[in-house]
Amino acid sequence: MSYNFKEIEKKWQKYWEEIGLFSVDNKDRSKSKYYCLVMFPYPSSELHVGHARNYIIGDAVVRYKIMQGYKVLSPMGWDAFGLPAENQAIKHNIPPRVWTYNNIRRIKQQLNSWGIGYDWKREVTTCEPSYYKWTQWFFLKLFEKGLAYKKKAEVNFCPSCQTVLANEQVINGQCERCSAEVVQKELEQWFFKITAYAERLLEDLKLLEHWPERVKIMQENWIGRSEGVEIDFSLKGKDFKIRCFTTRVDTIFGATFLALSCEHPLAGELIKDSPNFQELKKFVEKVRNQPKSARLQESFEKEGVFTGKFAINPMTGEEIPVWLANYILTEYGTGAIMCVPAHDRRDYEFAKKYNLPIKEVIKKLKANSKDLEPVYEGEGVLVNSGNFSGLTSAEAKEKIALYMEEHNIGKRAVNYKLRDWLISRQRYWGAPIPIVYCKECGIVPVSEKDLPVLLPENVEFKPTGESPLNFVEEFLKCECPKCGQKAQRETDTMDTFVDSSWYYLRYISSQDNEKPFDSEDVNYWLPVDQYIGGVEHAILHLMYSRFINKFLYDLGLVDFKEPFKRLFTQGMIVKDGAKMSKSKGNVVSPDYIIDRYGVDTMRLYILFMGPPQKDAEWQDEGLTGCFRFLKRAFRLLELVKDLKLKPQSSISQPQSSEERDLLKKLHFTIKEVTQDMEGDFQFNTAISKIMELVNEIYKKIQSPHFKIQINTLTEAIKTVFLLLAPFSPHIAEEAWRILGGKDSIFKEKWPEYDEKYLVEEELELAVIIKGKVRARVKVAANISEEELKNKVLSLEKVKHHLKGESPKKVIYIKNKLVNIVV
RNA sequence: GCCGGGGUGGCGGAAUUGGCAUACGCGCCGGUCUCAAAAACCGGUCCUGCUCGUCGGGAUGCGGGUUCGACUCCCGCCCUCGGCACCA
Repeated sequence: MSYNFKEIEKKWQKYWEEIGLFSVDNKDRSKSKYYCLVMFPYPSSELHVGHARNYIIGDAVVRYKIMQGYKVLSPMGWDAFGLPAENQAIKHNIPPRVWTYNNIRRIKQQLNSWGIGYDWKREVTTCEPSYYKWTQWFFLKLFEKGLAYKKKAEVNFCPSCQTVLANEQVINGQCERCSAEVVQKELEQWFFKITAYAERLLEDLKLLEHWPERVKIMQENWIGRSEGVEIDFSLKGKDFKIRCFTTRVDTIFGATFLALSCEHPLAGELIKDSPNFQELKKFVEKVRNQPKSARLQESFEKEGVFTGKFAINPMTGEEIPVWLANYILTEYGTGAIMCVPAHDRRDYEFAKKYNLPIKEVIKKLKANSKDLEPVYEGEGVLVNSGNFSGLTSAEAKEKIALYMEEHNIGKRAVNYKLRDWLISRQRYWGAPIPIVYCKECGIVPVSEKDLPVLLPENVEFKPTGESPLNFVEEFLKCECPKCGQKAQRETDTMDTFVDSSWYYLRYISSQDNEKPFDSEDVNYWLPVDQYIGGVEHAILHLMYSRFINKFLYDLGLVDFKEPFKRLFTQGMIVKDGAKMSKSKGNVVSPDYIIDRYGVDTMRLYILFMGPPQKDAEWQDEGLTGCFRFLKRAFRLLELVKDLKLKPQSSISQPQSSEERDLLKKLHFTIKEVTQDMEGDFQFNTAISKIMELVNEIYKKIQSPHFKIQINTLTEAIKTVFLLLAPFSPHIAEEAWRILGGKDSIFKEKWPEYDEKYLVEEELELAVIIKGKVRARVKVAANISEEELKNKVLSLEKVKHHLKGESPKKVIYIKNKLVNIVV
């Protein structure tokens, strides 16, 4: 009986499809549900083994949960809108739709050939009108609630992709996709008001017990909540005030100047009568033209110009100069800050350069002679701070804030780093924003009944920096939904992250033409029990999805606050120390692996190569080990045939110590493998334990004293394949039938262990003297401590190692070891 | 700079959470089978010393500490990978 993997794989894939193993309805609710979601792919090119890990992990979970008796939902779809399709189209003159669908076809075929189980009747494709109709519908809902708005904004623009990028898509001042240097541009853009949900997005992270800590921390940092005080600084000779946000109000007595960002709304008003107006104007101009990316350079130098104006420090009454400075962020806080050079490195740098006063107001609690730093940024005790001197920073923050509120100087405030989500894209291949511009009525939303706003085909989309749809007359011209007059459509399309922020809901009602999803069904299936995907989505996709979910919660369309109960982020597969990518030429294609070793070997190796949440180095040689193992396991079946065994289920009393051993190993393996599955998906150790069980079976049957009941042996072999089924399903299904199984192995229950086989009667303990194992001793499990000590001390080896010294103490750790202290 | 992950044989990686370090797999060495090779199977494989044993010493990035006992806990460093980065 040879292991003909090619035949086996085809046969069972066809069978699973025929019996609809992964097809589930929304109606029957007799079983517990389990929604296992794998992040859907962007269909750009065919998948390599690095991508495969994601789907294989998901499939292992799905099959395991099916065997545990859950009603498992495992859907798949395509994140099909996006830039690469359009770039390809420009380059090779293939319509984006054609390119995208070719890729979808190929990837789908790959997933099927790997035996990954999906309920394909729920398939969604975000570039289909039946899908983006609802993406547009969500836009209308957000617009209705004032959460989608348009504003002129300084935006990140990629000159290579000729489009606007979200802050999140700018990495080190470069475009996330093409690495071109991003520039600033001022454009009218659509935003989603995600900041309205900042507090809840932060607060509800607490509900996500089963998310990796690091992902939650990343989101927390991204939201970037900080508490502080907004202080109004009066200006000498002006009748308006400058408001500053600070988290360190305890340092207010050390504030020796103010600094405003050049784009500060009051900057113009402030400097219009300054004697050095020309200089100031030039400076503002210069800063405006500085690309944001330059700020990230190490060499970026703080610069500023004195406005000639003075503000009053409300606590000291001192007149302090007001500056315009290039290091003040317009978008954060109030765009103006009070500067405390003694206790802020940046302010210090600036003060040194322009010779501004530095006044120490915080003393470190435990001063250290090693402290040579001119700037102390930590907390401590206040000095030179009037009535507040002597307080600790924490106390002072409280008391000064109170004082300011009482005297109308300032009030407590909270700030977030999170920005609103810029969703406009000046590109073709995306969902059109359902908005119409009318001369009479202004910005008018398309009515729901007119959705979808169809994306026209056959469009000339050269990158011009303008939306390609601008040049499509039939699209552009329309009637105003309000007054019926001639009007124009919005020609920007939506960021693809909008598409992917709700796809997991559409799977539930993928065929519904009346609404985006059926709330009742969605409330049954969701929240997602297990979400699986790469860490690269830790911030963007997961934050946007959480936001949209909360919005739907507020609309009463879903009854859960968070969409994903558990999150698993798998590590990357690297080759030669680098991420697999076509440009690096280090991609491993699954095809030749499958041809040589089969799908089950590939799946097994990918799961065996290391803990799935960590990055792992691909080694072709590793495959051979898994291939050998599968062949070896398969050969066990010959044994059953040779011995003319028929699978039976009952086992009588074990008849030999070999048999007892084997049963123990068997039940121990079940226990351990199940634990590994239930834990953090420790497939690698689960598989190694199944390997051990197979090794043990071979060892036992090769033992000269081999005396074993056939039922025990069959039971052991059956268990090997049951445990293996989630990882290498095809060989497991084949083996199951050879062993006499009538129905699919996936209709079989996941094995359970019996504690009675795990009870030890005799133990082998290690005897440790001076930190090393010096002897081993076999004792009855119920031996008394006294008895054991006597036995151990009488051992020849122990006496030898003690060399006449008498032991100070003998420590017995039950079932483990004996430590003799001298 | 801040936050987080990690550092264990020639390699991928285990270690019941403070209790026998190096499971499982790869590679390598030796053997069986073969005209031969492949496949398969059996045995060996952390380093080191010697009197080659049921022997001794050393080893989990480095240096200290707690403990009968530390890969695991504490303190101080080094390296590496990821995230954020002038956020007041």
